[in-house]
Amino acid sequence: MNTIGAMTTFVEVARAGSFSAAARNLGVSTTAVSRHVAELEHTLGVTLLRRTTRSVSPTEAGTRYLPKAAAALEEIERVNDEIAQSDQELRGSLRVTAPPAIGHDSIALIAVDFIEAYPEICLELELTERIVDLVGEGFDAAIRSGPLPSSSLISHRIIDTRYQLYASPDYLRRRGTPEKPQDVAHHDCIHWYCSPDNRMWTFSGGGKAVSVPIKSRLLVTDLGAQREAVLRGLGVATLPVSSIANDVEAGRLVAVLPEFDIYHTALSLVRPQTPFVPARLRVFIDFITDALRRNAAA
Amino acid sequence: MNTIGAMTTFVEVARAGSFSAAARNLGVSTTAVSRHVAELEHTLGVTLLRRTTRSVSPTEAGTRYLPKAAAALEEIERVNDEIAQSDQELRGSLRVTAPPAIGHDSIALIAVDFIEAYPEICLELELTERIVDLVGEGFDAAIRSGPLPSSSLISHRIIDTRYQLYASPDYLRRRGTPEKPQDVAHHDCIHWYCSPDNRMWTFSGGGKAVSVPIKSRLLVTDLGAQREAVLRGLGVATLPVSSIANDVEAGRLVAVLPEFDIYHTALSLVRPQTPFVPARLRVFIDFITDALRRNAAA
DNA sequence: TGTAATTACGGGATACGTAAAGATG
DNA sequence: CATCTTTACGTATCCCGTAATTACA
Repeated sequence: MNTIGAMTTFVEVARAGSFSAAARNLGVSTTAVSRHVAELEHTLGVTLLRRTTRSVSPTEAGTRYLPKAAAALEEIERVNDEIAQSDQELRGSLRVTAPPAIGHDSIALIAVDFIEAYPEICLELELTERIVDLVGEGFDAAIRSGPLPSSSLISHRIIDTRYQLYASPDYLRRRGTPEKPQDVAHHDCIHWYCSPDNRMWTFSGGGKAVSVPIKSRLLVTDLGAQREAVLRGLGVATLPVSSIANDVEAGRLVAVLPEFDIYHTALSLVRPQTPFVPARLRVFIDFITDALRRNAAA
Repeated sequence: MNTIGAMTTFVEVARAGSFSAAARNLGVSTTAVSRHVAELEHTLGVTLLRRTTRSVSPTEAGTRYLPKAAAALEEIERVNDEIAQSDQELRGSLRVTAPPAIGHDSIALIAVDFIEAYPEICLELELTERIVDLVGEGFDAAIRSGPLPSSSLISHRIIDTRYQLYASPDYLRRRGTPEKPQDVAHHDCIHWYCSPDNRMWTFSGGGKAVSVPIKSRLLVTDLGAQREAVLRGLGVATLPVSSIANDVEAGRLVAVLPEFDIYHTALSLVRPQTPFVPARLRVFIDFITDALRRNAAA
């Protein structure tokens, strides 16, 4: 039985004092009204309304039932309305995971700007290299770099990140400038363990891809530290093109074999596929996309 | 949409942490579970559950919705259960109407016994000669004497009441004893305005009915007063056979033309036709029937 | 006779389950 | 490959409204 429909009908009949008036108010036939009330009475095993063709009066049970039924119906409606509109407001919590290092940008700093901009939103940011199960662990979004690990996730591409080789002018003066990919095998390489192949650099560009084994003196997961090492002339390293433009312009860093990329990844925000996206998640995606793109352009 | 079904399904899925587990618990197919949740999300415009084939986790909205939805559903169930069982208990109120005079029995006295016997029942007893609209004015029952005024009411016959003519021995000594119906035209008649024809007595019995015009010196609506008048020798009157047996036995009253009845009515309890009869009304009907029959037999 | 509640009945919407597909570990 | 969610699809059920029925003033 349609409990809510039957209860709603009863409440309207009791208030209107008539089956046909209730039918008019509810926009249904008197047939439906009569049946709804009869069904409700039958399932409850209680007569709620005394009725003849001329008048309707609530029984004692009906009198007691009316306010409680009306309250319960309103409660249902209130709860549903509350949830229905809640996701339209810029309130509530977001659970996001990101790797600690994304180029030299700090997600945490962007997060600070975000919660400042949206004071009603609570952001829970888990920084980890672990590829978490977004759905299983209840995350709203993740920042991912590189190939997407799982399908069934929606992906928002933020920026493409090209990595090229860089060294300091001082280093190149001392050790010479590589002229072809194979030359780097004799250089001091500063290595980021996240590169696709841990002991190889793959040069792509000019139509052919060339893999070269490397000799690594420093392996560091932090791009900032890596840049610092290169600036001090400790070796050559792969750095994201977009984030060291200042250093190149100032002559602190020099591109090595600039016609080749070492690798090329897209930075994306991924989220579980859900029928509806709450407003707070939409603004978060926009905010972080904008922030990262502006950082990359700067 | 079946809101209650969908909400129930959601609550079960959120608690079980799985669509298929919820389907097993609810005894429906996973298809139904999936659709219920999808429909609920669609009508709310909010994603409640993140899901892949391997895991399900509530969204922030789902987390907030779960306890409220569960509470609202319980509220509905509680309200309905409460009403469903309430009419099985000997509690609540009864609204009854009766004429002030029913033979010489006092409904009010029986009512006192009744509320003493059932301390949780509240009895509202309206004593009036007016034939009230039971349904329109919200009565649970009425005591009615004579032909039933309305169909669509359920009637419980309590006792048959035969009315015969009575006079005191003293009166008959003074005025003579009528030997045939027509003789009463010359007697002092004590008249009850409720008799079918206000200026006639209709003698029935012995196959033929004879109507005799009467001369009335006293018209009184109270049977007790009427009896008193007869006892004092003021005239002849119609009295219910069953209720003056003591007077006849003691020689205070004598039946006049005892082979005739003046009229003959059934005393009934009538009630509106309702699908279900609450326990308190059933016991009231039994109680008053029993009391009136015992009075009549005494 | 006119208005109101109920019952009968036929058509249309709805909801279910089986089966197939897609996804995940 | 086994398990889980979703979609497709055919069917059974439910539910509504029109119309006929009954009741009441």
